[in-house]
Amino acid sequence: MNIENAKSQMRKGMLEYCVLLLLEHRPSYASDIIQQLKNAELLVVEGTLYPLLTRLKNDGLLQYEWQESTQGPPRKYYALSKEGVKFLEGLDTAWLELSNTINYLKNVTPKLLESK
Amino acid sequence: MNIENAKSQMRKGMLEYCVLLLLEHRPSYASDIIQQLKNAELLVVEGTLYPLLTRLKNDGLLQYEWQESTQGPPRKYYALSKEGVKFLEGLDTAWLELSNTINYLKNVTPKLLESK
DNA sequence: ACTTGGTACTTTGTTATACAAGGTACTGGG
DNA sequence: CCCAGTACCTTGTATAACAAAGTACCAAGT
Repeated sequence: MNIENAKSQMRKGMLEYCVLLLLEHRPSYASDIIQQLKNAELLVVEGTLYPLLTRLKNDGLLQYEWQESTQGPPRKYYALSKEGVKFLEGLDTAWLELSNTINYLKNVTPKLLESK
Repeated sequence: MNIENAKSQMRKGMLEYCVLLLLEHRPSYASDIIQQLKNAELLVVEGTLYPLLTRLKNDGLLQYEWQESTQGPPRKYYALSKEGVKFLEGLDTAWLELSNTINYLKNVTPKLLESK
């Protein structure tokens, strides 16, 4: 019934992909990532992102280094590791497959009837 | 680390959409839906689908009727309700938005740097 | 009748993840 | 010395996928 919940469900799993896509282009720290995702109209909150970054780091896909800030506390800049780059390629493939599947179901479903 | 897990995460939330897409074209029963999704290379198991169908029915998006089978026990044929059709339109929009976002992040990320 | 195999529906327990909400800590200005 | 702003982190809750095991119906062979 609640379309917002469905949208949120759709975002699940995509978040990881989106974050890695961002970091592929430029190392960033958490608040910066949230801002960039907001620009792309993908809503994320701190409580979601921090555990995600920690998880990806523990899996060896990300690495980080502290950097001083001109105003405020130091920032943790995350970047893709070598493994992270390879992993991202895998996600690229997964995304292609998934969007192909959806488009297949959207457009060509009648053909499935024949294969029954 | 585990790309299979990531793929599984991506499927989450999409499943609901995929099932509704299938039912839009033809009322089906659970085992049939699983077979159709398998044809579209989207792996689903019973323990995932049955609760999903029940949830969608409880939300008023699906209705079902029992139908005899020539071989085996009777089948629960699910079909979209009026509300379900409307809901599916919402998901179509959500899917478009999401895939636009991903493609944006994949291709145009450098532009985000400027908007900072 | 009884068993067996196939089909179909259901439930229970586990795990993963998003999110809300609250907490800690560093910095610079009044 | 406090306070506002920025940044990082943690805890508790809800949702959903999945594995696995269970229930029930049917038809065909014995």
